[in-house]
Amino acid sequence: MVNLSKELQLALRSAAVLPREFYNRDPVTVARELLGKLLIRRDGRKLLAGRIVEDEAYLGANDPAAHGYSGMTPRNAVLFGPPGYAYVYFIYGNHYCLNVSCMRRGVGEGVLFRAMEPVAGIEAMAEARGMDVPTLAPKSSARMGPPGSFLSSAQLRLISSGPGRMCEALDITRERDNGKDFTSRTSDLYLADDGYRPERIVATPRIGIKKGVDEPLRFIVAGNLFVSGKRVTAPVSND
DNA sequence: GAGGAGATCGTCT
DNA sequence: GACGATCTCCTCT
Repeated sequence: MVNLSKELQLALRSAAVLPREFYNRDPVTVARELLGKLLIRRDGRKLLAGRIVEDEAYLGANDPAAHGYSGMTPRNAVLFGPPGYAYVYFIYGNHYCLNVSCMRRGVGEGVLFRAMEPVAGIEAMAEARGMDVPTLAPKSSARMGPPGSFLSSAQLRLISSGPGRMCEALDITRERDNGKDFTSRTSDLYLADDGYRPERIVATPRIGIKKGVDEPLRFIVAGNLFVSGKRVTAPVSND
């Protein structure tokens, strides 16, 4: 029998780490092109990975909804530094959210990761989310079929649909990950390109915010199960 | 399935 | 002291 898990780990290790230049562009372009890329967490010798299916661009000083809008503080300092670094913050007393810094130093631009589709290490992610993996994954089914096939689609969705959930699934915290370099393979948190391209990308207004809600700065992979919020039936744009 | 309310605590004013 | 780029649970339809 082919060891799918081993093949997957090898494929992840051969994916190209996104270079600094990728992030050295305006956040709208970065957000759109991040869809379909792999967010990879090194967990000891294993890799956990998810494909980005939803994100939002925040335009810094030009965007009232952005954390960088009111200037630099100790909390958001990473956004004001060079591109390609992780900005993690804690919110609502419960959740962490993950961003990556973009282009212009001193402006506070970035992209918020809102959802990913689990690709590798699904059991570990489900466990990190507090799901009862032993009962969900009896040995026989856990070893057969595609990754995560021991979970229903509704259960799978709960792993990483939403910024707080995906951070919990990958054990991302401010203490551990804020300021980490996404462009280094030696980092235990980085982004990579395995050549996958989403079929259709849709832009919608951002969600969960009160200011700057009109701009279509949220990008999703159309039809993907893991996109958070309500299902989109009428795309704002798809170019 | 949709909508509302509460939890919970770091950050900023 | 107020607010928040969220999530979960509960109720209602």
